[in-house]
Amino acid sequence: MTGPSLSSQSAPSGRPQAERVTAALLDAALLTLAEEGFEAATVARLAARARTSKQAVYRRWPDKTSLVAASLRAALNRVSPPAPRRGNVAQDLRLYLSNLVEALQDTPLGRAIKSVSALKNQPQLAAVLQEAEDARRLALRQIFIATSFEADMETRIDLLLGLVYFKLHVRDQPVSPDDIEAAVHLVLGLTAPKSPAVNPHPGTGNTPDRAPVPFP
Amino acid sequence: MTGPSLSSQSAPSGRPQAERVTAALLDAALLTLAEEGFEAATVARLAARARTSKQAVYRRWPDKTSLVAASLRAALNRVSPPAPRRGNVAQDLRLYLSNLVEALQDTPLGRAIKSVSALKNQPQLAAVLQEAEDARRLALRQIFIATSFEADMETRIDLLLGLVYFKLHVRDQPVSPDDIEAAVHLVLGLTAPKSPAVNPHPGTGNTPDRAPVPFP
DNA sequence: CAATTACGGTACCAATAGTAACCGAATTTG
DNA sequence: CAAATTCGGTTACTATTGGTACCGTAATTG
Repeated sequence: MTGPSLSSQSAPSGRPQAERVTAALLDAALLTLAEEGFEAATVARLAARARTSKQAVYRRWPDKTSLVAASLRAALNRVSPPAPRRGNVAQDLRLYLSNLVEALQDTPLGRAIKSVSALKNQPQLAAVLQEAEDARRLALRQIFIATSFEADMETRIDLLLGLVYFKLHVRDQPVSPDDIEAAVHLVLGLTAPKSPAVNPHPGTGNTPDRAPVPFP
Repeated sequence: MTGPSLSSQSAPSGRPQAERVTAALLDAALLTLAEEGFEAATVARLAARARTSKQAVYRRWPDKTSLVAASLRAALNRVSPPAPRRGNVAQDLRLYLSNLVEALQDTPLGRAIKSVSALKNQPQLAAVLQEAEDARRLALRQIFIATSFEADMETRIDLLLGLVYFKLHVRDQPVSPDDIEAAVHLVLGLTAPKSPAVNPHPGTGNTPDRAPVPFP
């Protein structure tokens, strides 16, 4: 889409863009986002960090947001290969979620995404995040489909991805292997290893006068 | 904390601040945030919308972010009363989550929160969102505590709040009563009403050669 | 060589957060 | 009532930043 070269035709005459400069700008953007947040990522600073000029930015992207989006996209395309299907749903989910958490937690990419994750006003950023989200959904569907857990599949996916997003981006806390284990167990409706058998109706069981529930 | 009046002492001499102006500014901030996003909420525009001046803003708050945080706090303190405890966990959760979704979905408060939900760099904003989050957690703990669902309570809470947050703020989709129903059933480990009995190990069941799982 | 385009640098413009100065009016204290 | 004080609204100012324009130089095509 964004790429100028459609394979065919001759090279445009004139000095070609230096790939080194492009890469340095993408890198500077990702690292600055991760280390200092979106606010600190001014065009001048990104250019300086990449040891180039503002003009080099605007020759490649129409605006700052597009550069930021491109840096996220590049980093997303660099992350580790997909989790292999092993045939067991619980195992597949554990593996996929572990990989996902590993890619988003305590990595420049993860911090960068966190720093822009609510700037949905910027279509460029919204699009990148949407693409990544769609890919994760698709992956999880492939794990669930044609298994006995297909019922409420979309809700199960929302619960799992929501957990990761919530803990990492809202609560600013790490997602531990135990968290993943517990979530997978609950979402698959397996009897939790350490919890007693569930009791659908624990009686009106019984609320001693407790303080009113705060809201929201 | 922020309030100047600590009950005691005499009133400061001189003309008092007009409550009407303060309210108009808080209102203008919330509505502008909701309707046009954080980017569009310039101090000049907020002041104009409140039919007052920039100076009126800076007499009340040290900076723009503090005004925005105050407007969110005020709106959060205005929302409907807590969901009453009814003694049945599933019922309590449904009710609490319905109220939460109603307060955050298709309301100015909800849209305003969405527009600032990733500006964690601003301590003022992070604090308000954190307070709201803590209150919700506390409420859900009061529903779970002393029931047979206490095991993995924190993960169950993360799953439920994560689902709401994820659908509303990440996927930009509404949370329907059916969504809540399905989530509560899954998180409580109840047999889903429309799904067949869960099968903990659906065999290696069986992955026909499918495309590799995309990631992340 | 001539044409073209990138490179890095500087200068510039428009918008915005925040500050300062002003003056009339309101309110409290004495 | 008089003095002191603070508010209310207006205008002007500074500093920062996104984005544009122009410069002389370097690299590439023909």
